[in-house]
Amino acid sequence: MPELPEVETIRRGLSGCLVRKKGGRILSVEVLETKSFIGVAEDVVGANVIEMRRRGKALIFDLSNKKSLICHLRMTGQMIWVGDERFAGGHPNDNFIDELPNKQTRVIIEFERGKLFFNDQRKFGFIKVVSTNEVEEDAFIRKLAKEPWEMTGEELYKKLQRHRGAPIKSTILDQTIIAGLGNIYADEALYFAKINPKRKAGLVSEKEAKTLIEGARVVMDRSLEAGGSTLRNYVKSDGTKGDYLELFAEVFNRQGQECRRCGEKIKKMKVGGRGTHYCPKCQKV
DNA sequence: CTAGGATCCTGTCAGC
DNA sequence: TGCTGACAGGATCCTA
Repeated sequence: MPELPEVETIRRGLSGCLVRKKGGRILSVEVLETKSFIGVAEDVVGANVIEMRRRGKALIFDLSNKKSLICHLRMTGQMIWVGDERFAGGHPNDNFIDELPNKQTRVIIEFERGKLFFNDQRKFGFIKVVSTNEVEEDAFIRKLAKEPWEMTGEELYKKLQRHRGAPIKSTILDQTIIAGLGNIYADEALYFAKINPKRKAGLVSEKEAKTLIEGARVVMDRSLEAGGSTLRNYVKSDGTKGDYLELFAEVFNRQGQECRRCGEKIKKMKVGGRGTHYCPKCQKV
């Protein structure tokens, strides 16, 4: 369930495999699940990937024929490159090490020097063909807010006032308020800022908003350093599966364990329909 | 306009 | 061993 660090890790990894003719031209696009591919597949055949970009959690392939592919992995999407080298990123499950294609493969893009598999268990994700000069006009891309590295505490504070009745957790998951956070980093950023996820957004001070943004930067930087949820982390050197969350999570999936700040037991509750992890003692309502 | 809940889909896990 | 319901790292659509 890829969030910004995972998507950025995929961008970096696939750039190394595909850009500057490394993967060569696209020879064919095989769509195994129609709802996973929007647009005309033939429009990209024959083109090279000249650049890979990311906006929020969206991954963008710019092609040599003025077309682009906008991809969103949503909950369970994965990108797996199989060429001279293998690179995988996205939702961590056995697909990373499986034979491909498999039951969850939705799209196969065949290049001269390898194949890119788009796997997606729940079929929420998609790949979409658009003209490169229309990427910014895409409905999802256009609505995206700034990422934590570009946003100030004052900006976030003002937005929170507009949504003052909603729980703070719900607002920071809203990509039109701040881009890139998903369920893990929302919980981690709130823990960093010592704010209870259920607190009304209108009761978050400007100073706290600033700390919250700082927290988002810190936890996502830390995850990026660990390589997001990539094959490298998922499969340890001895071949067993690893949990990359262990590398940085303070609250996510740590319910029942001790808070590393105060020793209190981390709890799990529901906020806005999402599982939410927090320390009841050091995160104030 | 906002807030909150249902919804898209497949798979896994806990509990009976 | 089934069966059932809850839940899952996302975003949109609908309703009040």
